[in-house]
Amino acid sequence: MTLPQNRTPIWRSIADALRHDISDGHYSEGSKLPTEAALSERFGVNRHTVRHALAHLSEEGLVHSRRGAGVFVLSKPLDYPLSQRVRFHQNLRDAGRMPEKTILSVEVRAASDADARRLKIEVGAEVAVTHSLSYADGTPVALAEARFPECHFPGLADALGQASSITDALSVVGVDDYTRVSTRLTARTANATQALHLRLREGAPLLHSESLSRDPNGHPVEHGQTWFASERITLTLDHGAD
Amino acid sequence: MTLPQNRTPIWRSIADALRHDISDGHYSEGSKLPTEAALSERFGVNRHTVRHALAHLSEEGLVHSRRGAGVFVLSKPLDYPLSQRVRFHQNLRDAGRMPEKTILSVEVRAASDADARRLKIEVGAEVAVTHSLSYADGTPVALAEARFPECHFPGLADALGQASSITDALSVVGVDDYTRVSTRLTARTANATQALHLRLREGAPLLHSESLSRDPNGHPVEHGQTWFASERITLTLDHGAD
DNA sequence: GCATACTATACAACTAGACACATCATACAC
DNA sequence: GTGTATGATGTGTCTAGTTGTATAGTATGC
Repeated sequence: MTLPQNRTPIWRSIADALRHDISDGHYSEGSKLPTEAALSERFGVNRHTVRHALAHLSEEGLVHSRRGAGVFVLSKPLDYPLSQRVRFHQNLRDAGRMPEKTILSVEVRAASDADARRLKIEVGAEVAVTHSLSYADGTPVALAEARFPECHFPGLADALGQASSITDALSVVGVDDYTRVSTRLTARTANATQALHLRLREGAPLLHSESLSRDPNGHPVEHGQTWFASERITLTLDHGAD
Repeated sequence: MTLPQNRTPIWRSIADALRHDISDGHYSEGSKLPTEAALSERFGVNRHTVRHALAHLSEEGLVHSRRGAGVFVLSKPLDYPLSQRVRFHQNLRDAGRMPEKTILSVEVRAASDADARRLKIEVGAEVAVTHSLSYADGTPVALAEARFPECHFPGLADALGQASSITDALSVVGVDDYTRVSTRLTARTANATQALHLRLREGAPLLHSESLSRDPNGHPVEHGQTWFASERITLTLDHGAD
């Protein structure tokens, strides 16, 4: 079954062919490649050989595979400038990327001890919790969890589920302005579900941001945590206090 | 070429996240979890994967699902590290009650993954499994399942079937002493067969104990689970260092 | 002999969709 | 008010398909 071999391994030429197809637009960003079985049929090789090629492309950051689902084309990495006012969407637009955000879930829960302390509410009071995923050009770049004192802003959970942005939802319940009072940045590694959402491998480095925002009266309105896919995004800090 | 990949199953990381939320008090006892569909949205996985995680939590006795209704929190996870020995029979004698024990069955099975991990043997190796029922003054108080590495102690299964106590059976195969290295206590509810054995109603509260014992050389000799009829018995724990 | 490249097979983990069945809230009839 | 019909919602189960991983084996070149 083995034909006379050249110096270049088969898997490398398969990777080249696929890379060519992708750059040609044959397989566009976000789309699904044919199954490994189909590809091994197309190239007339064993599935493992195709997998070798795909693993190579995956390491290059070109594609990402999801068990049971398929192999998908990713987009290019980008930079994300972070300054005083953190305006995620605006920043992305400035960089010429199309931002997008999907709400994964909105729940109303009881406040834990930590929630109560940070949002300055009673333990057990209602807290709106959202999970969301932010994209740039169709590639996920950030996973976020945000907690709001629903007990102080009744109807916020509903608004969060309907409004297109947090700013909109907050204005619905009367919060027209809010400012971030603290941001903590740390490095973490992705667990299985984070990796899944961000289309990374488990253990991939994440940039973790924990923040607290207050309204003009000084009342806490949001405690958020965000995990950035640090392989796809670079945070540039604006130190200028001038 | 493809070395560092996913190690932990996705469902396990989901189970961990939910367990964390429950122990944090975000989902309090008796409250309903989000629907499986909502959870699969939040974690970005198929509903089956969420169901796998929920099934795990259900086995732990943390949650309980009702078809058509939802998944409900039964209790908070509690992990009590028990350093000392738990002497069931001695405790009963001290309380002036007559202990008794009947072996329900002795089997030799192939070790499951969990067995292998806990008893430090090969998957598929022989494991002796006993089911027993303990009485106090003629009333059933505890149902137990114990697993022993038959592969390391040939003849143990026979000895267990004949000897009057586990200690005796172990001494037959050369284990003169063994000590409990860990005990985990959780709350459960009785299923139909457990209720039958313990002469309780289905759904009655049980105290579940999971323990691991080792011989003086540090080799695991027994992994046991016991379900106590918590209505009829109180475990007294010795925290002192004797 | 030994490493590399590839094949072959099997099973585990996850996805996708469909449908059955249980529960619950609501509306409607009486 | 009470009982009932009904639709929406939610869990239980089944089938099929895809990727992930492990093991074993073969051909080739050095």
